[in-house]
Amino acid sequence: MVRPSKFNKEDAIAFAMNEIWKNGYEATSVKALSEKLGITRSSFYNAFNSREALFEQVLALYASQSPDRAFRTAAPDIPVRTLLTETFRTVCMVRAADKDGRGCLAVNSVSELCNTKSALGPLLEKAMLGNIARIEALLKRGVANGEINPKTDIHTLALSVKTLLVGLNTLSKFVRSEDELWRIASTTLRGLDLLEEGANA
Amino acid sequence: MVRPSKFNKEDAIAFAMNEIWKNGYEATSVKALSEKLGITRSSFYNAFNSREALFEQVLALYASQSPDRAFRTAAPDIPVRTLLTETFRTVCMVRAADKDGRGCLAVNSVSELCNTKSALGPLLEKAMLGNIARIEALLKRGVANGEINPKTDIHTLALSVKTLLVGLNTLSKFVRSEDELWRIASTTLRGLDLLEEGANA
DNA sequence: TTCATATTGTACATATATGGACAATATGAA
DNA sequence: TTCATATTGTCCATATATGTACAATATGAA
Repeated sequence: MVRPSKFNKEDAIAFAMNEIWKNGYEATSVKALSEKLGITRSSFYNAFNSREALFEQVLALYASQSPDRAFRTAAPDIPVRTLLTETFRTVCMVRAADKDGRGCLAVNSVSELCNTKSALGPLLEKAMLGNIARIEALLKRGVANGEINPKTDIHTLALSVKTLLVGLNTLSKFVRSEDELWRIASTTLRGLDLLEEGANA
Repeated sequence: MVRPSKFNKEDAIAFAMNEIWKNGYEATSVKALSEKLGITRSSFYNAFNSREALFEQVLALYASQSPDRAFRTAAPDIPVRTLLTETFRTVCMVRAADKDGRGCLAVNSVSELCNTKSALGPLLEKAMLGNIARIEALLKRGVANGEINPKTDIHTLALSVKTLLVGLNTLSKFVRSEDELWRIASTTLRGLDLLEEGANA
């Protein structure tokens, strides 16, 4: 009925995600992206409208597969300290295993684009505030469960956890040892009384 | 004896610092910079050789005036917890006071450029590792002074402090309240047993 | 007043940037 | 076989990118 597309849109988004992840948003041009995808810029614009609109889809894909996605998707019966500890463990593992040392696409993009001229700033800010809200909801569940002292300032604690996560992702660009990353994470989590002490600690 | 320069090089570096700080390295072109400085690109290249070479000077200037410079410059007789607490207090104040919410130029640049094609990656990595080494030296002084438990894993603690600093700088791009930033910093520092409890806590 | 010299202005070279316009094309359904 | 239609290919438009080449210029010292 219509002329078929020469490329797969989802694959292209995944490819673009890896390009932006590796080299940053500003360094990833539509021209270079189109050439690497083997399509014309014409097809690119037809499919994605603009580089910014593509980024929105890239960010959504990234969020769905980032190592801290468990904060959103974990079953509500898993103990809070277990979830936090395992998630940070996974983050350390994944970041150290990335041979390119790209860190976190979202964090990199926040640093590059938030509060600049870019129209993507608000999108990224919203994503970050959403992450914090999810961590906060998780900690509130911990209070409701009796896992966490009800006197705790949960908002501040959630911000502190997010700060650790963001800092850890950034450090993973130049601290390449999983062991060192995990020592940072476990030390800080323990200080926040959020570490599940056990085989991992 | 020679034709005088139309512009002041130090002022130009300071101006470039603020442009890169606000919009990022890749988004700051030689053309735009030269036009804003009221000079030709010819003069720019004559004075700075390349955009990358300019960035090196920008980073040095930034380091000399960043709110955590005290880790390098503080007198050796100031107690370690006092220095850490006051420095983080200053960081929170300075970041919240920045109406543009630019965060930290060095952290932003690390996120944007480390492990990309950019030749500036190694320079930034070196700067970060230098910062960590200075924090580690500070903590070792604390051990030598008897301020810090000698059983402490000082390397990990230094990495944790740096992680907090980097995370805090990044969060300051979208958490704009000094009070919230300080709650993050003080909570995490206290967890690391590095907070000087007092009027500020 | 000449001179040495760094800075400046202008042109060159080449490449890339985003996006729009629009005709040619490939497909399956009618 | 015709037809509707989204995709594609090509051209257009305009702007910007980094850097180089080299002659013109402005200055103070000799």
